[in-house]
Amino acid sequence: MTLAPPSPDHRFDPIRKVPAYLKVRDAIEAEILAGRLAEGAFLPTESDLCRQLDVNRSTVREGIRLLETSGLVERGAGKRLRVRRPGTGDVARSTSRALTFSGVTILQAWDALALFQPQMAASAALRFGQSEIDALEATHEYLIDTDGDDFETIVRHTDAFFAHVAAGFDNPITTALLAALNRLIEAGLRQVITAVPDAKTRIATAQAKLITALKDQDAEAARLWMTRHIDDLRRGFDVAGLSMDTLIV
Amino acid sequence: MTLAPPSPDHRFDPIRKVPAYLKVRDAIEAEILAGRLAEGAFLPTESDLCRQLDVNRSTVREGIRLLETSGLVERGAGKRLRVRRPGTGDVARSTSRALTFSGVTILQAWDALALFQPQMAASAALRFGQSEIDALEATHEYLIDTDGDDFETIVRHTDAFFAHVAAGFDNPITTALLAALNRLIEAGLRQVITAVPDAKTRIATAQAKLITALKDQDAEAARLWMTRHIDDLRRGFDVAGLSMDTLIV
DNA sequence: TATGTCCTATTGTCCGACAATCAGATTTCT
DNA sequence: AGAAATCTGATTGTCGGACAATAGGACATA
Repeated sequence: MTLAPPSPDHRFDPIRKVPAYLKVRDAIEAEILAGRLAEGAFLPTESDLCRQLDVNRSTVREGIRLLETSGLVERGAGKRLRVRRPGTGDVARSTSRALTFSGVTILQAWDALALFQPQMAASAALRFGQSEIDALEATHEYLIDTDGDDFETIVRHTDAFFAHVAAGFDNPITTALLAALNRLIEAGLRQVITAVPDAKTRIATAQAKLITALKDQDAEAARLWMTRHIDDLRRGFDVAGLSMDTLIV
Repeated sequence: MTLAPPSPDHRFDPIRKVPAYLKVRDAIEAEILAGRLAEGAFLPTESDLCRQLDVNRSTVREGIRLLETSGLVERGAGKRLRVRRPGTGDVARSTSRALTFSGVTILQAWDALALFQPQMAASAALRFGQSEIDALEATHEYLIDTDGDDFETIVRHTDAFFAHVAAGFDNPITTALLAALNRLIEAGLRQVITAVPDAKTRIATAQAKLITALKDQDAEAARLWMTRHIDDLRRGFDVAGLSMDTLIV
């Protein structure tokens, strides 16, 4: 029996010790994703989980906390844990949160919007149905009826309008991602609306043109007007004296 | 002293009891985002945090767990907590994770890619610099040199190619979001590459056309070839017998 | 310089405890 | 009987204390 020569090139994979609380999370997560814990079902109590997983309650709790942020689980009636499927809002929230933490500027957020929104509007134009048109027009009417000084309501309706355009494309992924971008830009939009006197009018005009294009299923018109809308937002930032290099908080 | 008449219209705001572990998270998070805890700085030890925040260590730990998932904090040397700024990879990871949990199908992921990637390629063409071109060509060369049966490497290089195209647009937000989409589609892509014999060749051809377009800063050519590339992926799914309605795991 | 040994600090995990609160059952009142 | 008040048990949020494992530093040794 001979010894193999030493091979200095050999590399060991680092051994990873997974802490128990992560295993707890993974175990519960796996049960949910595999469908063995159906949506709306109650999880075992913390004490039961202790017994089943054979770890201490403190450890179980640390694992559960992680699940709560991912939205896979919620504290329902009686504070019992209930299985839940996160929706568009959850995805948008966590994505915009992650982007914020990574440190992005208004310019970057606007740039991303300018890239995606016109394409979204153009493609959505080909998929729009009557109910989405109705929703858009209703939002638009609300905006027009809103007092020009009621900045908060104007912001809400502007957001809603974008959300409805995205909804017209009928894809939860793009809806969620664009909602995330809208969340990023929202604070800036609020400042623009507050600082620029004719902001409401300009927004309403762009929306009207967009609605017409979407109703006509005219993709290129939708793209054009969305582009102008976004460009106008950019001008609004300048007028409001908002530096594009400001980090989004 | 007279009693005020009852006002049945009065509405109380719901009082929200924020659990202590959430306050712990928010407190630390606020310190980091405000810059009072600089990147790379060590946080106090858990015991210190107990004293400073005046809560039990178990409570501190539950709060810290939440920060760890958001990537704002990591366990560094000596297991001490260190402040960290999450990067593109973290955003992509958490976003694709959130989307997966929300239950999206291959069709939806492909649809989102088909919407965003061509526009991204077109816009990126106008911003490409020499270093990005070099990175693209290097990745392309690697792919060509890869053994056609080495599926895993092909997948990796295909992903890398998309990542480099996105990097050319030079916006961390779009880079992160498209990376998230690529993560969603990756498992499907792997199956396609495994099942379709000439997958590597077709991918390489499309990449070559794309590189030419990007070098020429020809936005429309880039859009066209990216569209064809994505459409080809779709055909690959069909050939591989992969149902587009499959939930992404 | 590299290796082995001790010491301390810190984390990961455990145990046991208690107040607050919620769901459901039971009783009381009308 | 039906509604309101009350009791009861279960469950969570928080606490205090404990201990083994280990990382890092200091020190000694070859």
